Amino acid sequence: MAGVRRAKAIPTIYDVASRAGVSIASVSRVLNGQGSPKAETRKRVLRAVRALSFVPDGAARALSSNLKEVVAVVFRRGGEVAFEDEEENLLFMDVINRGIEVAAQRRGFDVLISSVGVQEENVVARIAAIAGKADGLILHDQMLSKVEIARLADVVPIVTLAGNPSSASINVRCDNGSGMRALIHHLVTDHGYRNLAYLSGGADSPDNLARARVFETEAIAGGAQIQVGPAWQGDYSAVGGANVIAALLNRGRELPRAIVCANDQAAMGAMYALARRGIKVPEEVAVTGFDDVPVARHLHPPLTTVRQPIKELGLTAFEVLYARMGTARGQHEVVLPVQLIIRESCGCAHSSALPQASASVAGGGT
Amino acid sequence: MAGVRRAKAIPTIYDVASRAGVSIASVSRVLNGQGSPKAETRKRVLRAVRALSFVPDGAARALSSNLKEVVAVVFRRGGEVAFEDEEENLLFMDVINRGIEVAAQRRGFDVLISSVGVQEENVVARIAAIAGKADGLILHDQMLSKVEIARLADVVPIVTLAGNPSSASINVRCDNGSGMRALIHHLVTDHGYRNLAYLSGGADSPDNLARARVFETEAIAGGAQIQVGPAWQGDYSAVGGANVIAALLNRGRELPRAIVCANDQAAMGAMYALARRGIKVPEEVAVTGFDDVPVARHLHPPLTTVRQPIKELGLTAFEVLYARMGTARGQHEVVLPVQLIIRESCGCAHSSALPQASASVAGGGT
DNA sequence: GCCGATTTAGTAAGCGCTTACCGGTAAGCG
DNA sequence: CGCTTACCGGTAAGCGCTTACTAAATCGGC
Repeated sequence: MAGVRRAKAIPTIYDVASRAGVSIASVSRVLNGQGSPKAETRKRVLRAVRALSFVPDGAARALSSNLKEVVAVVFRRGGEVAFEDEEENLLFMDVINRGIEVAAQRRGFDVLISSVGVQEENVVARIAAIAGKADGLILHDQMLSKVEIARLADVVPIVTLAGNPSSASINVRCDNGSGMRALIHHLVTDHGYRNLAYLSGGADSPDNLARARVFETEAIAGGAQIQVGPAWQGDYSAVGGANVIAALLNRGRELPRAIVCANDQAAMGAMYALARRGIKVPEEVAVTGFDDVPVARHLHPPLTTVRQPIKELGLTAFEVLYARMGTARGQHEVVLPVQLIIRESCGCAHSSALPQASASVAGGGT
Repeated sequence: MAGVRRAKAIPTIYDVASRAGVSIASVSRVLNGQGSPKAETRKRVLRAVRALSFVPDGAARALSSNLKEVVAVVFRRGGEVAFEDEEENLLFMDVINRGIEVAAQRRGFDVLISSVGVQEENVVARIAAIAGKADGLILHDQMLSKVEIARLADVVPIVTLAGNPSSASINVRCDNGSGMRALIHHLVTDHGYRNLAYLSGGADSPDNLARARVFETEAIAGGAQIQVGPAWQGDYSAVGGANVIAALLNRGRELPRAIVCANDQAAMGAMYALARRGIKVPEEVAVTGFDDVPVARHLHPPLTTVRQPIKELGLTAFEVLYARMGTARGQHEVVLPVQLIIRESCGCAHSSALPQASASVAGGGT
């Protein structure tokens, strides 16, 4: 017996049974609504339960019923230092997690959250330990290699978010392709910009790759010039985005007419760097994001971006996982639709496409 | 055996033992670093573990060792309808939760997250179920009555956040008193405002009560007039804040020189309602918040507020709980310091007191 | 080379539940 | 009124681990 121990003994099902003068089986049946206990029995059990403040032990239940009613969610946590705006970086994930949580709730599941430090040593062991505590696993980011996922998938069903589909797991992502397509179309056709750059996100991110690919294809198809490459390599973060722009400016490079950022965070950074140099957005350079995080509409100018159904991503991840925990084997990838949100950073005058934008503050929840 | 079941049998410690040609006790010892297994034994066990992709079952472990290594966090979720800015409302809690999670990590614990719908029926049962899955419980908001907390505290140690201290639990909160004191001092002494109102938060929230009390005392001590009462009753939400202002304006009431809001959310709502009527902040009416949520600095004008060490609230909550899970019984309340953040909504010209404010975007983390 | 002191490893007893199985009692029916 | 059929509730067998206890093996030291 290792571990922290409690002083007072916690009542068990045996205590309840003896106090109610019935067997533990009856207690269990009353508590789980199995069988058809007589009213009298039920009453006595419930009275005893109440008297003892009995709460069935989840571990014992899980062990015995082979169901923990827990799904684990693992995601990557930023560096050790807590930057001032760190919270914003995590927003995206928090919203997804909330979605997972709400969906889980509906099925009587709870969510076990666990972040993994960027430079943690035995990530695989950590994740395995978490997997042991859950019935299913949802992985944000690219946290495990394909092989590792396959290994772990023998033990728990796995769903990845914005990862790569594999035969052992299911991937849930948004429709990067059509989002980027709509965005480029707006920039090239509606605004007539002829010179675009793609400020990329994490180099190994499938989302980033997909967005970059469509960016190139569409921009070129639209007859625009593009700037890509190492100089435009960001990392999805605001600092990363700001650094890219700052470096470019320092080297006296000419900026494109529009900068298409891999995500909103990077766009925020880019806009900040631009503002520092006195470069006007969108008059001189247009900037766009991807994701539509809540702050996006509060930026100056309000950010034109592609809205991902963030919460749905979470809801879907759970539902897909849940189905998989049963017997269902479906497809290995689920793609959710996105929506182009036109605000002002692209050069549009008013946030015409989003009538509720200005009312958003008061439209807040409870 | 109820529950969802997996197709392929998951390897157990017995499988590992027989494959390695040792007893299950040895496997357990190798895996947990107990005893002093011979190098040879250890090697064979580890080989078998790897070969089978063995992951020890958390439930069995927990049952046997009497330690789940899980803390549960319960908080209140908004209504069914997902408002556009719902995410922002949840931000505050998400940051706290992140703090809890980070602290938990350091102790080898994971965090079980569970939200409870506002109008859910048997909240107590839900929370009890969650408690059964964890070694300790952290409660946001006023989710349980004092009596209910006392009952549940027999089963798991409990820490409340911004709740009421009780003999059965520990409460963690920030120093509302000195925060409000500093704020009022700034408004009354530095700016010379002589007419203030307190736009209150949830009526039963201890934080709100404390803030209201100090608001009154300090404002009056400073020789200012105050407006309080039902007309100024908000609910911590943006909509609530906006409604209060709108109602006041509709009834043709004269607004005070400064509106001190119970939290940032309410301040956002108030500023929105004011803006709709064309009332200038801070020229005509100053507005202040409380919390310093990340968006606060992005508002127009940037919000003067009192910063709570949000993440530390979470860290502390966990640490206090952890100590309690051992034998330690300490005090029943922990109070964290706050900091006045002067930006522009109070009438100050520049965000002089917060030099890093304008750099915050680029200061974002990884 | 023999005996006690150490290690190392195996046996088995739970941890607190769920549930298959079965005996007993009450109800239904000819 | 005896017998079948239902219905309840109790007994006990695990679920997959950890670990106390004990047996076996190893090691010195004289």
